[in-house]
Amino acid sequence: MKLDILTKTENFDVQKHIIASIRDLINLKNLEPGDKLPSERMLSERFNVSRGLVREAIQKLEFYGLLESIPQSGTFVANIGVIAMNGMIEDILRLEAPDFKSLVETRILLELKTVRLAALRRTEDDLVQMKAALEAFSKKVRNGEDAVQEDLLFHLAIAKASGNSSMNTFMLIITPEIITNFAKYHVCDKGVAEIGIEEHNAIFKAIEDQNPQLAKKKMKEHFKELYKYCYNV
Amino acid sequence: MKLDILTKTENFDVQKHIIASIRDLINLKNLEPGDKLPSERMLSERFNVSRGLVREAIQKLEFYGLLESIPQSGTFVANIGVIAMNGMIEDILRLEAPDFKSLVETRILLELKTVRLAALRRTEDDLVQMKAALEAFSKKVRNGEDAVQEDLLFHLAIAKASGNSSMNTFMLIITPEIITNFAKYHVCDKGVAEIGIEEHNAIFKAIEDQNPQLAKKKMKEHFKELYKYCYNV
DNA sequence: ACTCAATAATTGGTTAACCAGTTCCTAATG
DNA sequence: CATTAGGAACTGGTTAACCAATTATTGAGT
Repeated sequence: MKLDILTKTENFDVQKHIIASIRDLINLKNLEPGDKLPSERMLSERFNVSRGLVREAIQKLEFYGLLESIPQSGTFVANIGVIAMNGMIEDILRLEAPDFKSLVETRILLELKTVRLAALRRTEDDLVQMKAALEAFSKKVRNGEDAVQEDLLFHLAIAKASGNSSMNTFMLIITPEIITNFAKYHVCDKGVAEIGIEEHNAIFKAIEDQNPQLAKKKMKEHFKELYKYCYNV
Repeated sequence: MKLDILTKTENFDVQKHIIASIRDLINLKNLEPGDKLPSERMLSERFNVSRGLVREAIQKLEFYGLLESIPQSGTFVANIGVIAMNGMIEDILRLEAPDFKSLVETRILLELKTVRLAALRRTEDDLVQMKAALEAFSKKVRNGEDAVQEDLLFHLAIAKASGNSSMNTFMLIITPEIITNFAKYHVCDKGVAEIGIEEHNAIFKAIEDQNPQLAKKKMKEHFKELYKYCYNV
């Protein structure tokens, strides 16, 4: 049936098409929460695509909580009504890869919160890990080496200490992409790093002292320095 | 090789184990950014698991930006150094399903930002969609029907109008889970909804008037009402 | 010895056959 | 007629064989 290997974007478009088809089918058959979807085999035949692609599309909708597959039984519409289902699928289909500005904006939002929560909730173990990341960062910078990774790990340690696993996850999702972009646009090269040491230390101390206001303030200053180098990309 | 069907949690544990094995292998062989991982077949043989499971683990690491698979060529270590790689994988392995409190906390954080951004950036088309969601909500509430879905769609419309695709994505991720929990704990039943209409209208008007401060304030009030019913879960 | 085309081996991606539960229908029994 | 074993058909999950593109190897020609 399939003749050639698809590129990733082609594959992505096909998946979108399948998702839209599933939505149409749900509407056509007036499927409600708990109702069973046609089997993967029937869907693949109906949409003229391989069963594997149908599976991937279903798994994506499962990721967003719209479907649920039960082994040896079937795939079921989640406990979300028709209206929400349509609205969410429309949004999912329209989603595009985030631009750099969105990423930075989101990172700042998340970190100004995680740093406050970390100041409130950090455990002794959190402090140990943050301290380790911080010293690894300082050491590399003083040696004149690139320390983007260590920088990142310090920020991730804060996210972990926030005790909010949602925000922690989201930080993990956006961080690699931010690093890649930083490297691509050659921001955060030498010079910025030395200042970064002091700023990191200040943030750490505020968290250690359980002073959320100060922690947030120091993080803001830290980002202000980044802004100057990064924002007009 | 495999004898029985795994439950989802078992499968999840196996995947974690594979990811840890891949990390160990990267450390053992001192693989650096751009280096090639052993082939999927070799990994599956080495770890004594099926190739499909190896594939899923690789795809997960690809999702987090740590690996990159190139067809007919190989799987490569992303442009992230050894230190960051280890730190991130450790975090990924420790990640657990977010508790309800984390979800609510994150939702509030995101929405207090998206509502401000929406007030600044909303287009005419955004207004039309928000208005539609708002009226669908009002109509259902006045009929005494459950309107959780319409409520949600209004908030998602705001996220879309924020023009930040990262935050939009994150809202889409956490929203279904929040709805499920709301339904489970029977929060936001009758009574709250009527108040919700006015609050939604106020938020919409602030966005329409491009008044970010007011929009945020109204959203805060909206959540305050939710707090009373939801926070002690 | 060196170059480079031909070929064999290897790669991630894809597909079809298979597996073990589940579901639904049937027919035998009370 | 109602009930319930029994089995056939169907389900999502899994596996092994297959595909085309890439990469490594080889060997003939200069």
